[in-house]
Amino acid sequence: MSAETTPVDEVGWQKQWDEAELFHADIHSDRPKFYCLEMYPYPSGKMHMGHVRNYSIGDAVARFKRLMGFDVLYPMGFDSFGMPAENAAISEGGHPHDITERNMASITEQIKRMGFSYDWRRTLKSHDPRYYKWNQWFFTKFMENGLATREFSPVNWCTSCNTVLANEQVKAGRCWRCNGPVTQKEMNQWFLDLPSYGQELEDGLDTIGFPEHVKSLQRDWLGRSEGANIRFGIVDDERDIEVFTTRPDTLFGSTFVTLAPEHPLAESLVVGTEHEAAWKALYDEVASMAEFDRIKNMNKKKGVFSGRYAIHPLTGEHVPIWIGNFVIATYGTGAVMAVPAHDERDHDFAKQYGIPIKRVLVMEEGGDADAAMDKAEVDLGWMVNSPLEGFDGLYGSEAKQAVCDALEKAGRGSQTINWKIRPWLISRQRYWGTPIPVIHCDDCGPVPVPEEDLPVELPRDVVFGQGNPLTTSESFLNVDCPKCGKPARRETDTMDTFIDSSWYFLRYTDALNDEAAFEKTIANHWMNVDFYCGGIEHAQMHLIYARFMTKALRDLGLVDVDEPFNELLCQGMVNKSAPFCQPCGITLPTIYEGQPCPHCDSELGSRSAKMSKSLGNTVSPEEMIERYGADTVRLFILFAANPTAGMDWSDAALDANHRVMVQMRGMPEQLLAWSETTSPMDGWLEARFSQRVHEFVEAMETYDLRRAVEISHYEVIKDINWYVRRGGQNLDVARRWLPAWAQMVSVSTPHLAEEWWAALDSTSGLVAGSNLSLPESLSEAHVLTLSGEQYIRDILDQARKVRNVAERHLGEPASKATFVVSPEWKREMATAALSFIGEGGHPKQFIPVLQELPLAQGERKGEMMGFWGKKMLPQVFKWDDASRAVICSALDEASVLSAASAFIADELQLSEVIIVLGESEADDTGRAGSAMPLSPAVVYA
RNA sequence: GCCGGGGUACCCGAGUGGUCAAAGGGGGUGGAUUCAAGCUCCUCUGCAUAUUGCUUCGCAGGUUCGAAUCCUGCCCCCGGCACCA
Repeated sequence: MSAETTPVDEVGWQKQWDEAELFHADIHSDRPKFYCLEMYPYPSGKMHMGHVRNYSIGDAVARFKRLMGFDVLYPMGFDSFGMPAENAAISEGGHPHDITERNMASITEQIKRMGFSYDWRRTLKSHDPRYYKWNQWFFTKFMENGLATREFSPVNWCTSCNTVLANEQVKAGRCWRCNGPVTQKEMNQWFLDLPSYGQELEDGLDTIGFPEHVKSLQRDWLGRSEGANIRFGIVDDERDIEVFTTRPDTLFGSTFVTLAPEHPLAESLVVGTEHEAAWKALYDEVASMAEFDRIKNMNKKKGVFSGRYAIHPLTGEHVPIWIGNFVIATYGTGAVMAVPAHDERDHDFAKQYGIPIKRVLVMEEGGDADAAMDKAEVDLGWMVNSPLEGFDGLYGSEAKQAVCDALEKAGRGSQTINWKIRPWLISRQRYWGTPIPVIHCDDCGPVPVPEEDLPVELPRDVVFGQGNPLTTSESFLNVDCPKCGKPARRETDTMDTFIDSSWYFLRYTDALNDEAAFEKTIANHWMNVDFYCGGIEHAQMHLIYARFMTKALRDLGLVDVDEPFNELLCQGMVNKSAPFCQPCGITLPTIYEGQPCPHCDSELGSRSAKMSKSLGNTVSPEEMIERYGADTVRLFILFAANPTAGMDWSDAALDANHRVMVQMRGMPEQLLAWSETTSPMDGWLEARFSQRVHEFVEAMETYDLRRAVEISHYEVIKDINWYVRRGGQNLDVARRWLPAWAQMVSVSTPHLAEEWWAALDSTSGLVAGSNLSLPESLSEAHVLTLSGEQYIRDILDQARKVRNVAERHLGEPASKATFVVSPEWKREMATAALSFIGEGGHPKQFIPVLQELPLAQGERKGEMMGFWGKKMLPQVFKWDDASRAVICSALDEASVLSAASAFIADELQLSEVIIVLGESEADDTGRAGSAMPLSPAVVYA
């Protein structure tokens, strides 16, 4: 059996890697470190193509960095808490713990079959008490430093998940996980004060390598807005109404103040008055509504006059207090100053309720301060009509500043920054998560569980499916207060599972530590993550929480880094075509393939769509691995698209990649069968290999994995084919370069590379444990060799192009060809022009220079000047750097061609190839006119 | 409405001033090899043409000796945000 047909024993190589402990990440003080990480997966029972793509990318990077001599930390673990396991337990019976362990075992096996180079010793799982103990410990520290607080407030409630959700976890009014409806509920819940890190989270974005769209997403979520908090007094009342505004420059135009219906002041202002009923109606309408629906309905503005007046903080003027459905209680202060002249929303409202509109800005300097307003003028403008001295004429930030200064002086307000992002609600009324380590005592209130009693473990004696499962465990609930010793009750909520994933990367650095979450010096050594790869879906939850948590833990003194991830790569989706109805604009499940549209009966086309169970356009990795092997699947995945781009699954392309693998399987055998014969092409192959290694390394370093694979698996083969075509077959060269090629190949198809490595004499051990020695950079001689050969290839291409037309003229197949090399004066002109432009000269200014040149002095001067403008000028810029070097070098086109004439004749299947110098005596073709440097004219006969 | 990313040949996609009629792959085509299939290798795959001419990188203009690439306006697609004060 030849090597070509022997399958690679992938599992055998995996065992060898394992035994050699090659992927254990240990610290060597003489090596640089590299932390390569993929977002740790939720352990469903089956690995899907998204996982395969994600890990194939990460593994290629990890293997490359190992080749380059780095200590590589590349761990894998499981985000194993979460509702799917609990829901499965409810529906099929059983316990989430058992379901999770079972799923983890099965997905682990599938992941291992791909041969990824993880340090499996460090595997962590969220539901392990040795892990979640630290969630609890952090939480108690956060209680101490005030970052964790308990608040009674309206929260998002998912009716089908039976739990509350953080603000970020509500997507378009629906639960991010189950897409069920989300309503508002007022509850006592635990929050982490994420907004207190808002500024740092915003600023940090400028220091890390996240893709632009992820940064933009995060900025949207953080929602920084600069403005002022302003306190309005209330007529006949001690209290104040505090409003937030981004436009203090319009303060003098404020003609009313609006409160959210739930604002604590609203009720007390109207209670017992004629306005109470109207307020109550508005409150009831709004309070039960999900925030999303409420915002959607805000265009239907409704307001109720409270019957009371506020006192303008600078003018003392009395303005009415309204209660409006468009003010959100949880944003800013839950109250706004309304400026109908310069805010569209207030303008609408004022018009609807007949409230005066007062212009205080003009949009042009010196504009008419009394001009009528038919719509709100919301841009920055110049202050006018100010009732106080010193404001009129101020613009923009100057105007804002002046108003803020005045407020500060009056003690009625100050500049401030408001964040759209709200405290992170981390309580969940579900079982399968970290118990919140708090004991509620009637006397002492909420008391943190003392450190020595951690972890608070999840009890097994719970009943699922009837509300919060932890409330059904008597053994869990009843406990004595750690402070006063009286009987008390445990907190029954568990933590959002995003807590688990917000610091797991730190745990990996010191995963086996039972004394601490991680040792500070070790975490500092490995952190931060140099390359983080995962899906875009985590851009606004996981990636904000993880950044927040890193800073919060840093402030507990546990680690020194400010940001967890240096470089983020969001891999694209894996798509496959699915039936698509153009008129209906919908993608249909694959069962409709070949049928008419079930809705409109028209013929179905197809469209690429994200692989999903519901569409049925999924591909099973297991099946593909079984059929083609892990290497083929990896090669296809890395080559089919750039990591960040969407990728279309194609069975045909996969098959084509498998052919490449089969072909490569036999490469060492094929090359090692070469003889000791040397040829002039040996130098070319040497130069080419060296160039390829450099190109490969550069591609990998910029995470251009597709290009890297293209070089290692495609370009090198083409190079070898060319070499052989040109008569090369030197065993020495093959022996010298096969190891480096195997190393390049090992990055994406590691099992195949081990076969190669083992087949070579000069290598020992495993390629996975080897280091790549970078060849010296290309010498000038190398570059010239490569260019000379490129010249031959270009000439062949060109000759082929002309041939068809030529044969039509000849009326018969051509039997010989004459290559007319460009006359010497053209090359002189080109050289002169290139050096003129190379020194920064403008092409237009070359004409006078040309006129002075010796070559342009004869009777052909006119012809040459014309030639410059018409032919040479455009061409001069078309030559690339290599060609320019060749033109200016000593390379003699005629002799290069002569040396290759037999080869050219052979390639073109001609009986004779003649090389002549244009305009020389030997040239009887009369076609020298169209010859250019590096581009001889070809005349067939 | 605002922010970000896009629109490239039959398809997927690279390309961000001249190396661009435009990489690479897929698909298609013709040929070599073979008893034959597979594998492999080579050619072609916008139009024209005895040799780089014409048209083409969403549309329309502009800058430049030169534009897929830069600028302006417009259209369309994807993602996010959105009466957020």
